[in-house]
Amino acid sequence: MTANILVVEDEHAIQELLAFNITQCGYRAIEAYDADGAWTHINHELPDLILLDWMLPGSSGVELARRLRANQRTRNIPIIMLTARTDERDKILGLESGADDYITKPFSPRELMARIRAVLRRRAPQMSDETVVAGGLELSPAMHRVNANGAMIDLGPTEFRLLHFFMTHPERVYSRSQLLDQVWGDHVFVEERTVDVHIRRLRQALEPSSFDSLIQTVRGSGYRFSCS
Amino acid sequence: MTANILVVEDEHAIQELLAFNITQCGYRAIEAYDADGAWTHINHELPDLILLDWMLPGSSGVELARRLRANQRTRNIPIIMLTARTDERDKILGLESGADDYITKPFSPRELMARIRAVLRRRAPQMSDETVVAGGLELSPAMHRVNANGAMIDLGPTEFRLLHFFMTHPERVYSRSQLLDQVWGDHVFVEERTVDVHIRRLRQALEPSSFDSLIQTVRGSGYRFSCS
DNA sequence: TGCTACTGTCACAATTCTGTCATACCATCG
DNA sequence: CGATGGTATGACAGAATTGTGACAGTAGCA
Repeated sequence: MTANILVVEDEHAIQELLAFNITQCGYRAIEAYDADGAWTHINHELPDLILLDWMLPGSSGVELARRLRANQRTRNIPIIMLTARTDERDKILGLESGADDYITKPFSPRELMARIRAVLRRRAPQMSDETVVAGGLELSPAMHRVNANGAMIDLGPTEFRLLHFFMTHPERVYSRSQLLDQVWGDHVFVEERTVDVHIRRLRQALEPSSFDSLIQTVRGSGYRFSCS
Repeated sequence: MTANILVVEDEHAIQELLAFNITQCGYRAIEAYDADGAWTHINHELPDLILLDWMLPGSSGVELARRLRANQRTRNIPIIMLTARTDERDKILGLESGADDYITKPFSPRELMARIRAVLRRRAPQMSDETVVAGGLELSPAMHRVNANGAMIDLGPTEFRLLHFFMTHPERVYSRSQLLDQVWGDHVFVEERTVDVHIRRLRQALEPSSFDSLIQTVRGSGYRFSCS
């Protein structure tokens, strides 16, 4: 969900406006003043999206886009071009240089965010929408539902992710810390005991269908989803 | 999101390349070898977009574009011209003949998709005229009416499109952002929370017939139309 | 030109979800 | 048997998400 967005923009006011809107919407803004600054940041950490000003001093935005596309590592990072020009030829040139979309200044924050969302959504690796079957349960990410012998079980977001992880990694024991990494994300600061509580909530949801026994406690190690 | 794209292209290799990229991006590719083949397909099912080769044997692409524009039914289908020529005069001629955009060969898949998306974005989403039946409701786009067990339900345009989308895509959860793309169109910039309001208005309209429970909230994910 | 219906936003209310405790429970081992 | 360390459970406050009513701007229409 949280995406890193690299802002390559010379004009300070616009850069701040962009950064403000980006963070406002829950993304993380990385700032760069020029193309070379952008390269520094990219080499340090690959962003999920690049907002690139068309007119940069020295090396132009189009040139940076070409360099990005030429580099194997950065080839697939989506780019949104910012341009003050409005005539059609420039838009076309922007697209030809490899941008995924473009916005003409002045732009509304709303349009900016809509385009960012759209580009990120298109680029998002088609998250495993495939239905998972394990231990008599059928979990469908697309429908956000669990089918237990015909009974539909609705789970909260965290329990759903937890069960999804278990069903895709059955029979193996995972420590609380591993589960936090896999289900919560590896950057969150949460007590390990929290896992216990969510395990309980998941078991509680599965109990009416007697599927709670699928989740086993391994004393001193963690938990396991066992189909047998 | 899913759009039918008619590819009118003589060269087999290019046609396959186009079809591959199109399907890769979630669109559906309809293939035609020449202009008359294109007419056959168009008469069978109106495509959302036409990828038209400039140089076709017999009747040229430009000629087909003119015929498409002259026909009432096909007048509004966007056209992207494919051309190997690069000089400006040809581009202008292509656009004047009614093409919405053009691409010169050789083109990058990225550019192609960017242009397809851009052209599709300009087009307002339109629905088919077929009556849809789901979850006890009967929705007829042609009459702009919803029949709920004999009771006629009047909906505003947006609520109607929303319900139509849900009924044609049941059981699956759609995020607010996806619903905006599908129901409002990819080109509008409205707040995601607006979806909530229209969901409420739709539920309110369905409530007298107790059909409001068909639309379910999936906390943290979006909404779902469930017939079960 | 007015009138009506529709839209998108907002502020606030209602609801659900989360992480953390404190406490009860249980297995194991001395 | 009691001690000990680990786990289950219920409660709870705050956070996050969604529902709802109101409102102003707009488009369509007579």
